[in-house]
Amino acid sequence: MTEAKARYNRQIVDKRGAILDAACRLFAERGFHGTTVPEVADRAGVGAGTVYRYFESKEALVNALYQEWKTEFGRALMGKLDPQASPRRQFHDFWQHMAEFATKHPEAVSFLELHHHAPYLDEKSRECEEKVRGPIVSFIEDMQRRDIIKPIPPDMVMAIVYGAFVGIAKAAQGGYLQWSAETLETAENCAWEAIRM
Amino acid sequence: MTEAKARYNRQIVDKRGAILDAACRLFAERGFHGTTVPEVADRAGVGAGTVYRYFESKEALVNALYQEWKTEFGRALMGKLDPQASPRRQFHDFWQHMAEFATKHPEAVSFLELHHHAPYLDEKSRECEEKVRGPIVSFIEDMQRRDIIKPIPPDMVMAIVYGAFVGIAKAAQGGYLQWSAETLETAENCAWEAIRM
Amino acid sequence: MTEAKARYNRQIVDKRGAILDAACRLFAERGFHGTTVPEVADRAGVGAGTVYRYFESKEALVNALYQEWKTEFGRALMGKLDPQASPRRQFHDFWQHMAEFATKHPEAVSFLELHHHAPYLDEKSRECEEKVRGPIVSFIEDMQRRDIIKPIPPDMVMAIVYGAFVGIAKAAQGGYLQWSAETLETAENCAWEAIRM
Amino acid sequence: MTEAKARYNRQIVDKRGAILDAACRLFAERGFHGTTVPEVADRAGVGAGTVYRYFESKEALVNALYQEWKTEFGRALMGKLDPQASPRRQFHDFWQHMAEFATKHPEAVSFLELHHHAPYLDEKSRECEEKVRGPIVSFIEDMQRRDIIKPIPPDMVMAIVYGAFVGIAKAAQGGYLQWSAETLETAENCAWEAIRM
DNA sequence: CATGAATGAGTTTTCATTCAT
DNA sequence: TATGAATGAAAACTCATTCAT
Repeated sequence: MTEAKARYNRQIVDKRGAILDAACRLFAERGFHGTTVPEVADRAGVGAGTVYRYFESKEALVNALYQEWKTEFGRALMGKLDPQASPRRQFHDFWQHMAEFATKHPEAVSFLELHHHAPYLDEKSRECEEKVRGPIVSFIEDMQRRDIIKPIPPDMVMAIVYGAFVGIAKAAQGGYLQWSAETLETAENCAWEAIRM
Repeated sequence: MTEAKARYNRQIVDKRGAILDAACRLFAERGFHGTTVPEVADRAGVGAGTVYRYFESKEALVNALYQEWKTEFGRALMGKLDPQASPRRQFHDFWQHMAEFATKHPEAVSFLELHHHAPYLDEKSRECEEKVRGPIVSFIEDMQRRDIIKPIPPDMVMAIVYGAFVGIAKAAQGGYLQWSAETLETAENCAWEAIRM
Repeated sequence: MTEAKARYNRQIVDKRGAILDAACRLFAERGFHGTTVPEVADRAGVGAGTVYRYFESKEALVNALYQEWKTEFGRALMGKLDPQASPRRQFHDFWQHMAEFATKHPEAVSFLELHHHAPYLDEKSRECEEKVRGPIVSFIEDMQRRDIIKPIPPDMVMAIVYGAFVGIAKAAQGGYLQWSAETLETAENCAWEAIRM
Repeated sequence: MTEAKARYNRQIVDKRGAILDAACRLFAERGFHGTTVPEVADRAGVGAGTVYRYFESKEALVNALYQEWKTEFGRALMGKLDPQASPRRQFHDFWQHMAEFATKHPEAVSFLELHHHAPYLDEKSRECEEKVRGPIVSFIEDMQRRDIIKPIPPDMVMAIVYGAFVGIAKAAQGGYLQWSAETLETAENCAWEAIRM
């Protein structure tokens, strides 16, 4: 019975997850409006109606997805930086975290990039955005105070580093570059030289 | 008759142009599937049926739009580089060209970025992509032969420089950065340091 | 065991009753098609599946409800008339019974009125209708034989008296009239004058 | 060309009318929630999408329908009363107007009756209701001032007379009574006796 | 050529009903 | 027996496309 209940619960738990997973992949591939709810349900292996037991609407679904992945991404980036390490090492770790995240969840990176500032994102999603941006800006400002990073607007640092990273990811996805440790290391050096003093 | 035909053609050109213009703005704002043909027609100031006189279908419209702007963008970037100028100067001009293009046609940049590799783009659009990429790659390779740019895959150079540029553009659009000559110059320096030897 | 069965039955009865109660209110408020089975279950305080233990389908539920209330209504009207009383007194009692019933079960009156001759009512519901109508027609015919009520089709007498009554009930529900003993007495007089010789 | 344009326009005009007509019949038969938009479109002889060119939503459709018929009904009742005629004659005319209206538009009467105070009716529909009620109340009050009608709340007079009328109409629809001039005259007399001094 | 009303295929969403627990 | 999560058929509504004018 315990086993049976466990299976039951696992099923329950999995359903929401399966829907989010399927939605992430499809939204990343075809965009929000280019994806139908039955397609999401199909790929998640559930009935179309089931999607609506877990999410009020298709919009609620993208928003939940956006918030979950944005938060996860933020955690992945800043959660494990060693404040004792050298600045260059910290930057390396930061870049490494992005790389690991993108390797593990390539659809999530595509999804987040494609839905950045989309008009159907709600207040909560935008707040979530801010919550991720905040610590990164602080981190940059700290490095700037220590004359390690160029004295330019922190948002420009972010735009350049993350922009370059996304550029690499897209080129790899398009087959123009290999998505390999070597590629990422080379790109990391370029990014570092872009912003360091 | 010549005069009449000229007037006639001008009208034709204007309508087609108005439709492309409206479509660019709307596709950039809401995406391909999020935009309706009547909306495009409305904003272009023509009847919905008229769109179909100039473009076979909504897909044909995005593709025409993509090809026109991609070509235009390629022309803007590479068309006016002075081979006699210093490498740094050439990079400056290149960046300047991107900046001018983005200042003049911000919706076009958003549109191209959002529809990059979209599944509804046809063969011709992809070819167009290649045709723009080719000269840039050659330009980079030339610079690398002369030990001016780091010896890394040319596509990585492109990914980093264009990625950084798009990052700046998006940050400006989101209100995080000013879209000003100063911002662009600062960013240009960073981009240059990222790739220079 | 008898005790256990009694408790068991009481539970059964209560649940069935709770469902009928909830359904009556909701069907009266929003109509048959405007009411969902889960809503009924919710208001009855049972699970949605439970409704289907007691009623084969939503249609079976309305029909059971219609039959129960129609029968109840018929019983209330004719069950307690004193054949010895004066005709006027009998009419008074009849009207009084309607009034008492409507006071005690306003939703039932609304429900019956709204679902009168609805296409989803089955044979049995229609028979039930007849069974209620029969004694009233006889009662009217008897009064007509005694030259107390106008010699018009008994169904017209019913239509006028019950129509007027329902009119009053609706006006009261809409806030145009007070639902009070005085109102009902005044209306009774009017109704009587409408049909008396 | 004039003829052609006229045909074109007639078609246009008819389409809205055909939809309202079909909707009236179906809403009266099966209720608002029991009727589907494609059914309405089908019976109106237009495509399902066309309904939405003329009415924003199904709710907007019922409301438009309600307002049109309520207004029409009000006009039919009060529009042609001769103030010079005797009170009894005026009542006769009033009743006659109801009868004529119900004969000409039986579905409209059923529709109005069934949707009276429905929760999906909007503010404007309720105002419309009031606008029809007002003149009738005044008319009754005037008769009461002249001691022709019983000194009871005007809304009670309305409830009784209209209630009786609706009762007759329903009985006729159910096959219990003939819908004939004779039936209506008999009922008129009853209604008059119900309210006259 | 230009139009925009009309359409039906395709979306999003709801809900009666079932069934594993 | 009671439950409520799951479902898919069906409803409301949208929109790319056509075609009569």
